[in-house]
Amino acid sequence: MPLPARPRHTIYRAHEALDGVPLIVDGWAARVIRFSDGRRQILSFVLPGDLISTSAVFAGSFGFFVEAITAVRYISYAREEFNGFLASDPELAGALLSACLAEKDEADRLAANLGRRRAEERIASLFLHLRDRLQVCGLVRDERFACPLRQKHIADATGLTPVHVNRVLGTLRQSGLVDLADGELTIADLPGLRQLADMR
Amino acid sequence: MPLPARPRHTIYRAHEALDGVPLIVDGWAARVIRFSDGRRQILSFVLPGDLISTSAVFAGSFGFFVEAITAVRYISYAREEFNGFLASDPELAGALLSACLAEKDEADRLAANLGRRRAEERIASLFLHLRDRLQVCGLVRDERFACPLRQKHIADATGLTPVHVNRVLGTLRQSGLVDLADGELTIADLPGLRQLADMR
DNA sequence: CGTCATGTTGATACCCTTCAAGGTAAGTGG
DNA sequence: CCACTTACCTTGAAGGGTATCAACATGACG
Repeated sequence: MPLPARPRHTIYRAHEALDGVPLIVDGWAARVIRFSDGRRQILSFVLPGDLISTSAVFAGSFGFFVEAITAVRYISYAREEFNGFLASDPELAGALLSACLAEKDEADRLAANLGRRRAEERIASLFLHLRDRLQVCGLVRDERFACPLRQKHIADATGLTPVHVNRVLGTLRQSGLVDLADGELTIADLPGLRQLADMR
Repeated sequence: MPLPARPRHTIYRAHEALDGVPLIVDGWAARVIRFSDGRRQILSFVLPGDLISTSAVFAGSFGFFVEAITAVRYISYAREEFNGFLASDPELAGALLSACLAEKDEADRLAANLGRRRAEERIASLFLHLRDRLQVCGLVRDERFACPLRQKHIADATGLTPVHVNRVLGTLRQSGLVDLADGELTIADLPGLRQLADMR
């Protein structure tokens, strides 16, 4: 039976003891690092079906907070239970391993994005990353998908201010690349957006 | 028998097939992401005794380049050989696991640093991180240690320009916090530096 | 109906980049 | 031994990208 969380509420506080392996069943969440002065950095968005982090299988706590973006339902597998799954399903171990490697790659890509790219590129990159993840689940139709992110979330994910995100979203819209409105993101020019975002 | 690499030379190119599990025996190296237009982001510095990345044990390639900073000697364990070690030493698996978790935490911390902190804080943070790693090896005496980094390396690690790194190093020196000169880094005011760098 | 979260826009400020120039030290080949 | 190069550090001036501050509009919601 999944646990519920309200939008904008904190699901997990950094360094708290983890009772199991948490997984988001429904809704969007974010992994976020908080500074004492209020600055925040979103490390990744956690989508339905995602483990919050593979680290939970081996570690007793996380170094980041987890916050609900939308209303969220999540479950936490007791570690023994999870190990039971692992033992019974030989493919699961492999999936867990590649998920862990993917998390590392993602973190590295994020660092490069934040360190070396400008606002437009970071935002384009974020949108394409979300698109690719949601496409796998069949949630993208006609290059449109439901995106519950507020401009504040985009700001915290890209290391920008909400005000500047607002302006950049405006220029992206005017350039005919993407449009984020009413909780729906529309990619109007996928090749153009890729060219803007691609870090080869 | 270790393989040698010259300073400033590329040891590994992103997405190249990995023949084994590489480990730096001697010298400093860096994991770096390169963009097509020449921008670079250093993901981490690899010190003597470090695996370049635990991912090598399970994956066939890396998503980043590896570059020698100083002269470097490294070895690459054949994967079977490494698995032999793993089977024979029960503690090694645990060490590998916690190294992997640490790598993930580090990547997250780096992202937060790059996304949300100013130049002074990023540089202070980098220096303290290096200090803590070298301290474990007993390479720090009197808050001084050998540091072969050029200002360009610091720039690529912190997402800044070498010119700005130069200016910030100047102010840090004048504030009596740290001094980097002649390949040696001196932390003159450890508490002060921590206060500047600490991200709670 | 007030309050809150959110989006929008303008004016101003600042952190950092870019461009440019020059200086030192080490290495190399004549 | 000297000219030349290369790598690196330093400093100044100017500009740009983004932040900050402020004000206002809108819709959701209790």
